[in-house]
Amino acid sequence: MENAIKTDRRILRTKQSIRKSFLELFAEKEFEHITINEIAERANVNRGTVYLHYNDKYDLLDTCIEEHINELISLCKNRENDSVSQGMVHDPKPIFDYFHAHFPFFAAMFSNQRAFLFRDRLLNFMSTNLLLKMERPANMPVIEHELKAQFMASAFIGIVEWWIRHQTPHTTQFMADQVRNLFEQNRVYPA
Amino acid sequence: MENAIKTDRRILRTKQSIRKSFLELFAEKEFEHITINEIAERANVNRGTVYLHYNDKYDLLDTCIEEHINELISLCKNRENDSVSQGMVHDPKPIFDYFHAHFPFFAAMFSNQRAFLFRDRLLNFMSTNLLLKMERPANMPVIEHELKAQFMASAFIGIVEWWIRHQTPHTTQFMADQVRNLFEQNRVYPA
DNA sequence: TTGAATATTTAACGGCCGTTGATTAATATT
DNA sequence: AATATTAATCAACGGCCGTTAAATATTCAA
Repeated sequence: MENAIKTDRRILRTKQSIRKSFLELFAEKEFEHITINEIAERANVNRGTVYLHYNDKYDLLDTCIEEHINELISLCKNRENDSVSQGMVHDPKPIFDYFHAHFPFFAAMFSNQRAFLFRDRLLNFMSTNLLLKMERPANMPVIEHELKAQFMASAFIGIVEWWIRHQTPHTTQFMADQVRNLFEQNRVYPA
Repeated sequence: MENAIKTDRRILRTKQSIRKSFLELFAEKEFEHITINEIAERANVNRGTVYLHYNDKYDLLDTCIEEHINELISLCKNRENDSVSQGMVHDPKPIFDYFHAHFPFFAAMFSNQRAFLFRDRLLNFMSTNLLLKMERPANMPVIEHELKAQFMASAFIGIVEWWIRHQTPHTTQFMADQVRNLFEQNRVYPA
């Protein structure tokens, strides 16, 4: 059942123009300082027309993020057929390749306040799929120092976010124990 | 040398009133929908007066975050005198206690777009101090499943952020290897 | 090719923003 | 208690926001 309803050419043209204009501005200046006026003017489109297709500039960024997330997910899916996380865990290189290939966008994304948008979506996708692939014996190679510090710190914040977002489902003691265990497992020790 | 320049009472009163008004609104509604008008009205202060003390609502939130961060840092420092990370790694309970004690604020913070602000600061503080306390032998206790997934996912995103923010200083292959090692170390394996 | 459908433009609205200059009020100091 | 200092108010500005209604232009399909 081919459900191919042809979209009006005007819509395609306009959307593409707005999108292009926005991505240029996004790479050029701070997201918070981008105005709908600018986007419309650069896209050679009436200001009102932008609102015909997007709620606001946040919605516009949302759309771009959505596409990247879908690309990343299919990147994981294509390489291993039975499990999404399998490909992701086995070889993360293609994922980094993808980030690298779209450096201008992601550089703006992460230098920017709106990183949370992207972070939220990717985080949700990953944690869902990683959940299926845990627990195995190990041998421990060397990890670059600064990188590992970043790894652990980010992980810690992630747990705090999770705990708060779930209305603190565990006691502070339990959470503290969990974190200590995770630190130990990663060879981070006091004194 | 006591450099105690008494601040004008009007300033103290006004700032306190604005701050209180803002924190109430922050707990009540989405940050993005809070207006300076609202803050001023609830604080019984002229709209212009708010701008006398803060650049904008982001600056206001910033101030609140700054205070919490300082509290958290001194929490770590007070318990162990020679090293900040020592207390943090040895027993994270007081940190969770602090979050719990200020639940309304942090719930708003993390449900909210501006989490990145807080995240950035705490992340920076932690990674700096964790860097000093790595590498030790280990024994591996059990970690709750969902929590660990969150832990790993958040850590992965953190590494990506770090890599992008540092202008991709390593090749994608190197990064992929590092991440694989970290996954292995935490007993996350493909297939 | 023509008519129907619809995307876009135009102009205008009230609202909040951040800033300014002049005025009024509160405070600190003597 | 009188005075100098300075904080807060008030009113007004141009700018962008998001929305609307009517007019215009473009596309689609018969």
